[in-house]
Amino acid sequence: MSSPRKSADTLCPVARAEDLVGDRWTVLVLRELFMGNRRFDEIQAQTGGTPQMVATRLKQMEADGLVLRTRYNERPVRYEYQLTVKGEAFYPVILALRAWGEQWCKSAEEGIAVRFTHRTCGLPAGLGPLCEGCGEVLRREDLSGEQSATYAEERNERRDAFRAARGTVSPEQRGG
Amino acid sequence: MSSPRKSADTLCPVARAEDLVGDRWTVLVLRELFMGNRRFDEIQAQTGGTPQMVATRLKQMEADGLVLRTRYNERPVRYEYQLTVKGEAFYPVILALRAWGEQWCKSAEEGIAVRFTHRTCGLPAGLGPLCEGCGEVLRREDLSGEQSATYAEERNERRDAFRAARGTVSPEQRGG
DNA sequence: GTAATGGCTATGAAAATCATATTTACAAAA
DNA sequence: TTTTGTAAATATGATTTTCATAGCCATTAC
Repeated sequence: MSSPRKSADTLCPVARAEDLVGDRWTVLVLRELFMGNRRFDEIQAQTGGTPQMVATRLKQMEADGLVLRTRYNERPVRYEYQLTVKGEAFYPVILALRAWGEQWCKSAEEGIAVRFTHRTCGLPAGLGPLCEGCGEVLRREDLSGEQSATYAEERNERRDAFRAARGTVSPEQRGG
Repeated sequence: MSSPRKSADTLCPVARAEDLVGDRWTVLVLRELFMGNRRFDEIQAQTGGTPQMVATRLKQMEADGLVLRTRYNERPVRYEYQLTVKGEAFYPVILALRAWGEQWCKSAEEGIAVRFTHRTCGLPAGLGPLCEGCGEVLRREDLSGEQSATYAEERNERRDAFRAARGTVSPEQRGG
């Protein structure tokens, strides 16, 4: 429906990959999942997407085997989303994209949004594929990230603004 | 005009990067530039995009500082496109995307589209960020790629089909 | 019984994309 | 000198996507 697999007819792995993730919203959803957010609302709030954008992307990602949708509550019925092995395997791409974004899409005074520490050596991991401190290849499970104060604040504000917008029914609707 | 910089208001480097490259066509154009194709027609043929898609993406990429448009012939006036330093710096993302695409978006019997050799050690480089043979970090300038026979054929066919389609004016138009 | 929470779906306007044809500018061939 | 060919696009009109906004449904909390 949404993406009719345009590149099934090519052997190029980049084109194949782009068929699944060649879309701003999909990548932002993946970012949220990697950041540990598993719920529809939180993903919507932090990506800034419309409910349809998030819903269609999550459905497509489930169909593509990137994401698993599971019921975490029976009544009321509630779902959450988690990365599959295939989805987890996308992490190096996100890391590389993050490194490029930090180095080439931001001014110096904006600072690093998330600083990773390499837990196996305890030193800052830096932006490359190898730990800046110990030189080992960075694996997701060995990293612990800490958001900068301003970035954390930005995310809190987005969540609050989202909740406020939904809670408000707009004065006119309520019998004005 | 095309992308009004939606994420200038976030510190997230992934969102910032996606503002520039969060688009199938942009990534495919980058792929072609990394493969050494610098001309409009060849990029159009190999990405399968319409002329507008390619033209708008190249213009946006030039505006974003990813690509440099230079005149390579005065009369007739002809242009070519090359990566800037910022564009070249995107290579790790393409490599990571390629690795993921090869491992998760293809069946085993399709085979690897491009095999890289690490020139500093002479051994096959593999799919990771480090050389499979010698363990060093892979840099673009140390890699030489060789396309598989089927992938090379696919690309030749695309180029031929593109040329044929353009040369043909369709029989009706010619006074049939 | 009114609101809040969570996960969506519906609607209509606005924008992007697609396929196809055409343009511009020059060179070489018929 | 008219046609053919090449390179780099632009124009057009139909189709598809996306966006902003609103609404739905089933619970639990007050």
